[in-house]
Amino acid sequence: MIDKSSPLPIYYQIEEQIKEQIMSGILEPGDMLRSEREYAEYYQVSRMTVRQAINNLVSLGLIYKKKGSGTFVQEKKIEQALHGLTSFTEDMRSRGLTPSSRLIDFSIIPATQVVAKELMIEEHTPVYEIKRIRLGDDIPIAFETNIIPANLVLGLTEEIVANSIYNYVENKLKLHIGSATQVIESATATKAEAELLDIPKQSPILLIERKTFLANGTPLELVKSSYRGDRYKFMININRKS
Amino acid sequence: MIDKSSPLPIYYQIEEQIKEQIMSGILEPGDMLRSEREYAEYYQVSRMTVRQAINNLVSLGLIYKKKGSGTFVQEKKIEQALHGLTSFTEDMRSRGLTPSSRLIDFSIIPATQVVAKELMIEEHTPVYEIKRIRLGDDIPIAFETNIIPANLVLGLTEEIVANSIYNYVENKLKLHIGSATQVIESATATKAEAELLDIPKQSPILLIERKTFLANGTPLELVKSSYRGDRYKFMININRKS
DNA sequence: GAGTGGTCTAGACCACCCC
DNA sequence: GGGTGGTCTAGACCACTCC
Repeated sequence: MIDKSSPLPIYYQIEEQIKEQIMSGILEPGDMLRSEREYAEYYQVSRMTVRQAINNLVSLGLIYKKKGSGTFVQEKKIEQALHGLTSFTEDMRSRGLTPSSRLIDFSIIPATQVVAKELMIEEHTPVYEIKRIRLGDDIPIAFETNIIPANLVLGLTEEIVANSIYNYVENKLKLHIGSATQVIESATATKAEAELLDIPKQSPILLIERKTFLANGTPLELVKSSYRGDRYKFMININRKS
Repeated sequence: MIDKSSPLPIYYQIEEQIKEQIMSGILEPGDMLRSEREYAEYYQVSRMTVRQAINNLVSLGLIYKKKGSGTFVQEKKIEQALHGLTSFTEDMRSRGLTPSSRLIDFSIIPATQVVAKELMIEEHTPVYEIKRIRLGDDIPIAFETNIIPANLVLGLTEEIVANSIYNYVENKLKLHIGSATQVIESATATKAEAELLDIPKQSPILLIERKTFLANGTPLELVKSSYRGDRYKFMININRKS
């Protein structure tokens, strides 16, 4: 059932097995899982190891515990996907659309005072400024401007930018993205936005300003996006307390 | 330093002490915490107990760990507040505004087919329908409609509704709110919305649809809100992976 | 090599829930 | 009372980082 000599941690293997049972429907919403002691006996591991697996699934929102009663499969199956911080690329894919980009501008400029303060760098430090129209199934969805300190992402090219920056940062540069703060507001399209997004002037648009941080708290980028109101709704799943 | 005979768990006491040291500035952003073994020795507890305290602080975003190196205080201090699922009341308070409500409608009606499906109840089951104008410092911020299965919140009164429903649900009914899915979009004010919110027709508004679930996965309520675009920005803090 | 966090064990006692 | 999850112990070996 589990491989104790595997490089994968035991708790992770147990976690995946229980997750698989929930996904496949062997365990249905509302069902009680076996007790921690039963799993420990079954897998021939200590109860603390089972607890680590189960606690991870609780924080993923797949199961929940009731003191003195047991552990149960969560009811909701819907919208399980839209947890956490996602890139435009991931966002489009989860909606079943094919993401692409049209590069408008790609340059290195000195940071303005405002940008420097936000990114916690010195004024005039070089930053990448990337302006892109972002498309889903070849239809314009958003106009996006990214500002990233140049020294954090050395070797950024137009080709990378045409795809996913997050993918490059995480998989090639091996930087660990931690969190982001987002501010979302409603506005009407300016003339420039209307032309770039191919919509009538004064149409509703969703303005999203994001500041992304690496896991160690270093600001990675500022993003300003203007999403077409008729083509895009922002969806998010949040938990009480955190 | 800690009280082992206290009803409060030891890990919680340690957690609070470290949190206090961060808040008070004894531990500054970027500082390395003492190692888990040192804390265990210092508090005369097992290392696993220390780990539980530290892991909780990591998931709160106050500190982060680096394999083989140590545990460090997070850099960001800003926007620490706007984590997690908040009620309108909590939201306004965190912005330094005094929340209040103007009740427009408070009635019990049979659930429509759409509502019944969303709330996973039978069609025609009684539900509360609550329409309120929500104000911050006596200025209209949003127009909100809540729909809640009547059997979940027996004893709901106009007085409760004039304050905070979440507060009543959690503290009086002792129900545990778990999570919510939210859909946010941009629109322009209809004539009705414009009048209720005291803004010009066609002004930008932020539409927020929320479905809230209890911890055991039972749908608690549907909320549709129309926020004034000029007075309200939606802010959120999200983590990568979750 | 010394120190760090990551994982794991084999027990233990407690409070809580349900019968 | 019997079962459940919550907390806790006193060890252990590992992979990783930094010097």
